[in-house]
Amino acid sequence: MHLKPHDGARFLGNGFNGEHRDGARRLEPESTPARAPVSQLDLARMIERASRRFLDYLRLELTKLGVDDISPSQVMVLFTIGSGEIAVRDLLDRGHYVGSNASYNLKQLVESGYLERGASSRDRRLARISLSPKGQLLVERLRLLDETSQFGQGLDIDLDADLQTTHDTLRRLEQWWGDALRYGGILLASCTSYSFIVQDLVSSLT
Amino acid sequence: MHLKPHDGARFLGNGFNGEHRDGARRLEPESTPARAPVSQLDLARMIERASRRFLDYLRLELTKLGVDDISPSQVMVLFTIGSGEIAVRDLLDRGHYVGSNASYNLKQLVESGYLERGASSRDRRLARISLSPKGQLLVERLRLLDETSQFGQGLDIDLDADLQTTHDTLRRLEQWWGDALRYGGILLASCTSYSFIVQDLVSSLT
DNA sequence: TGCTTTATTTCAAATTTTGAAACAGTTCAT
DNA sequence: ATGAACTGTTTCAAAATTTGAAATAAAGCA
Repeated sequence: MHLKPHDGARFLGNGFNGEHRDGARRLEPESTPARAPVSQLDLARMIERASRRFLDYLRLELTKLGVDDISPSQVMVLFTIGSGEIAVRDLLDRGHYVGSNASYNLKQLVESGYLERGASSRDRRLARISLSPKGQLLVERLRLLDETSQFGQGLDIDLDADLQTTHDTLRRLEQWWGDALRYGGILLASCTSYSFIVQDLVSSLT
Repeated sequence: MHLKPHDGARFLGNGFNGEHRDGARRLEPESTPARAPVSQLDLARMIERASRRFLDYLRLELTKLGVDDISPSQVMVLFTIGSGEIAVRDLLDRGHYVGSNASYNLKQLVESGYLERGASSRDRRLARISLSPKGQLLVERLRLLDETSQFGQGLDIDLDADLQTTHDTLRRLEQWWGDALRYGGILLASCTSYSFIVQDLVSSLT
């Protein structure tokens, strides 16, 4: 499953990025002796990694369920659709997908029987996508797994709170990045920012 | 930049997944009247979205810097490498990349002059990758942008703490998923879990 | 009716990801 | 030393995904 064989034990010791992380102790809200603040980039890196891991994990679960006609990210599309009918456009918004790409996945999902599609009668441009029974079943099975897996294990305290904070913070980041995107990047600070950069650029070239 | 034209205003109203989210108020640690707990799947979905957004954002920043010979995810590779030399294997561990894929990116990064590579003398299998001056410059420029952009804006309180929590929690999730991966999925609860699922499956088919 | 807009899909090209195999260098037991 | 077994990394071709630019098709409106 595209994990190299020697991926075994050495998992704890990955020193992140050399300069500003030292082993990420297990969340002790107060005891930490002032570690360098986490930046967007750090987080983005974390997000990338977690993302990859999750997809692999999901693929594993699918295999274990004997499901092999759908890809992990297509499963995510199913979850994004949720119960009920939605238009493709809504799906795009919910998941921040690119249209043509979503279309590609949707077609496959319909072909493999996870989705049903019909046109709205009021506006026949609207696609009205919804999970088929097969799709619902898969989603339910995975949700069940999800609920069952208490990955707080013996870990001390309110994981729930942390999950919530994480969720909200990610949303915030997403929002920020989205805003930057549509306003054309680094909002207010841009002027000063760029003058700095030019300085840096110049000095770096000497 | 692969954002559809109508991606403009409707950004606030995307109701997540219908059943258990209502608009994600701006992190008020205490005031929230008990919202449904966030699950792994929810988070994973959030991570996916944020991930996409970030990559788009990064692409934009690159464009603005006039850099067009490197892809956003390749930039992330640069960051993962950080300063100093590392072996490819270490890079794989740090970023959870798949070998052949990393190799592909590394080759391009060397070709486009962002990386330097040499073989270690002790073990000539080891690759010893490091940023070239060009690579360092890019990384610096982006770091600077990153530091400059205060995306806490006027927002109330300790964003830093939240970022930290998010980071740690993501790491935890990543760890969990990774463990599940190498131990073969849902650790302890698997037995009960699966019996439930079979029940579900059966009842769903009647 | 014609023109403009919105929703969605199609298509071909470009990029990325994969798995399997090939390579090359090390180690270790003999 | 010799060769079997192993580790680190790359290559390669096939598969999957992503992209952007049309194409389609249905509304909406002047």
